[in-house]
Amino acid sequence: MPDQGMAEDMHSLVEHRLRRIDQRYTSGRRAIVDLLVTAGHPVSIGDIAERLPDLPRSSAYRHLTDLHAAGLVRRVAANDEFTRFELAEDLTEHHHHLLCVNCGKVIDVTLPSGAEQQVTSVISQLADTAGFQPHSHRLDVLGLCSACA
Amino acid sequence: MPDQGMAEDMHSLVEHRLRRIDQRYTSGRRAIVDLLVTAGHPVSIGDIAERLPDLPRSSAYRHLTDLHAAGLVRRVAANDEFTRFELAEDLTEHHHHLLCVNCGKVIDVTLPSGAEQQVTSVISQLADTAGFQPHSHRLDVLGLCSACA
DNA sequence: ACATAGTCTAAGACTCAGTCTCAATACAAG
DNA sequence: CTTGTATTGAGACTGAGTCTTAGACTATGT
Repeated sequence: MPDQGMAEDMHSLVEHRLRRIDQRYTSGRRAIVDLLVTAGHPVSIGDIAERLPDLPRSSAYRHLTDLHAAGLVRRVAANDEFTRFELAEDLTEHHHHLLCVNCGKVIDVTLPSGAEQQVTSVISQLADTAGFQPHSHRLDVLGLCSACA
Repeated sequence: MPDQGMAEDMHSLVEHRLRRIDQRYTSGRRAIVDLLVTAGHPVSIGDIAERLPDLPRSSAYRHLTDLHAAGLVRRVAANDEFTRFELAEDLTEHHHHLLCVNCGKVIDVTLPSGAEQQVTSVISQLADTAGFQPHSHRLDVLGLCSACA
């Protein structure tokens, strides 16, 4: 969890990015971003509705869409589940996901830099052979979390 | 694309797996499996409706659900797109996906075995630190396909 | 061949995640 | 304060995916 100073920097970055596309950093949007920061893992619309009961569903969708348009939020498709959302990689460490196929839990994990480099080089190989221009990647591991195992 | 012999073996494997859970390998199910085999990449319900116009949507869903329950089909969540389906890994080579963020195209790619081993070892590291029991994994690369670049 | 018990299917009603519209409100800048 | 623009809540709407049901099919026993 980021400390106060980091969180402040992050909020001003978010504000700046929104301003660039003529959008304001309002309380509703800030509530969503705060929730994503404190959650520390991808959240579904259901999670948001639970934690921000006064925020209408459609507003939550709109905020997420706007933040997504500003490149501040990304979508994570869990296995058979609903769409979840997390902060974009610019705002957090690059990480991957462990998805529990039993309880649906999503765990964020960060690779040691050596391992991450291995993955990146594997991806360049992949992309080259297909004439594909990679922007980002995701490595999801499906299995059972410690509680469900 | 698998040759005739491989396809036959695969169909009898599918039949056997269905039999184990008291289900038959009927024409509707076979049509879905054939389509997945010949497609060679994940297909959406829309694709299925287009190629099998006489098969009702709800039947397609049911077949896919049944095949999924038998462990013969897996779901692939494309980026912001609809759910797609492909044959389970037992029936095909283990592979990964290049997802075009512009046109939504999904390209299957197979890693050279050395690279695949690297990925696997990275995953064991990840899983160990979280007490996670990995079953399978997916490596998706997001970017632009050669046509959209 | 016939019966029967169980599986499979088409048709369509239904649910609910996600989108869209619009009138009312808040904000920024002069 | 006023005006133009962005934002919001409320709720209608869309469509992917699910569920139900009555009838068709298939395997097996007699």
